[in-house]
Amino acid sequence: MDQDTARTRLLDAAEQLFYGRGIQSVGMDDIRTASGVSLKRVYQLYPAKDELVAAYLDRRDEQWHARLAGHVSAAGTDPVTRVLAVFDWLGSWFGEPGFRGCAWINCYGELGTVSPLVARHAAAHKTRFRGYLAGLVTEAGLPAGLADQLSLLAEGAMVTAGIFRGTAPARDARAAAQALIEHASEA
Amino acid sequence: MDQDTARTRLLDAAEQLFYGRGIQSVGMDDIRTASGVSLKRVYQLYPAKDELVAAYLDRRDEQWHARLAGHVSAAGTDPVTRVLAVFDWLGSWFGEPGFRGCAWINCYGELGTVSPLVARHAAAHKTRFRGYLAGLVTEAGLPAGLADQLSLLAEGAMVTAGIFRGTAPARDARAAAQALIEHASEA
DNA sequence: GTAGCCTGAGAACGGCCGTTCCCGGGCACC
DNA sequence: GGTGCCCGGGAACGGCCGTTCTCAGGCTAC
Repeated sequence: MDQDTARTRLLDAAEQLFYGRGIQSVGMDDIRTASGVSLKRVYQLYPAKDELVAAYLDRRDEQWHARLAGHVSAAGTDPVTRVLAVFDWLGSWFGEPGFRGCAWINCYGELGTVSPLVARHAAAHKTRFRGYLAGLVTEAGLPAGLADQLSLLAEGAMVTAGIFRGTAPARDARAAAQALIEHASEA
Repeated sequence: MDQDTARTRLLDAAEQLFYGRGIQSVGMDDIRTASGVSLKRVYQLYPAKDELVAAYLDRRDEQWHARLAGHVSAAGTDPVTRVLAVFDWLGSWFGEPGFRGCAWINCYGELGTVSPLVARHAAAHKTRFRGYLAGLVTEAGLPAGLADQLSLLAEGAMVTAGIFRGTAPARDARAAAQALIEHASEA
């Protein structure tokens, strides 16, 4: 098997298992079985489980942001609509089968105190998201501080949807975001 | 040693260790050493680790809500001030030494997929918090839907403060809450 | 005083898991 | 066709952890 396809299969399996069942309850043997990549190859590519987790988070970060940005792009050019599109996308994400909350929040809860590497990746993902939001807010001519507030709404929606399942938190967050935007443009 | 003091010492140790280091990285021996309660007694009181975790979450839930309600009571009688006092309290909580995010969010991330018991307790805690918030919102004569939005802000602040440490998320959430309240009272 | 019960301390057990090692087989190259 | 190399499969290892067991010691009741 090619090195690149091995890496892809490995990360595919890791993502499905880690996201679906958590990190600690998935053994390396599970990953080996699911991916079809031999344990030896796994450890050649990632010398420790930690680093496999980090690679999984990294690749997912890339895909997650691409999907989000894609949805925002498809929403058109009106800058306020684009900001609100973030919350629309959250809603469709929450509604996907197999949704289990935010991978980074879950990972942080599980390994934040144990693996500084994972903690760093979680923080980096959240920083990146907030930065993306700040860009949209700025393009809409809204005050920069609004981005922090909107990010709290989004994070809260992710947590709530993760625990209770369902898309309602995204709708609530979207309504709140709209109100905050109106409030900010009036001032 | 008295049964009641044994239980208290046990839960004290469990809370400190579980909250500070996570559940899975704390062994029963650690708890035994920290509490001074023999392993035999531990298993008499809680036949499995799961149930000790649940008891820890339960007692913390009681104390957490009592502290929150105490702060809100001390804030006076103006109903809007009382709602905002929730976010003030979050700020002082985030600033405490040893703050490590929301115990229930962390536990859910760690054990939500593994222990239905823990998942239930996390959901119950969040439901209770939202209910408390809804009471404050109703007393202020504000629309009931606002409570859901404020709860998203609070959850988002807890997650963000947990990952990045610091009290800024509470201030941002408070400012956003104030804006949402104004928006709701204008309508 | 003695018999019996309860307790605490720690060892023991069974299982799991991350990581490494070994072996047999297939492929490339001479 | 042979030889050596690399790879996959899976066993092995070391350590940890939840849970149970053993045993010695002290308290209680007569």
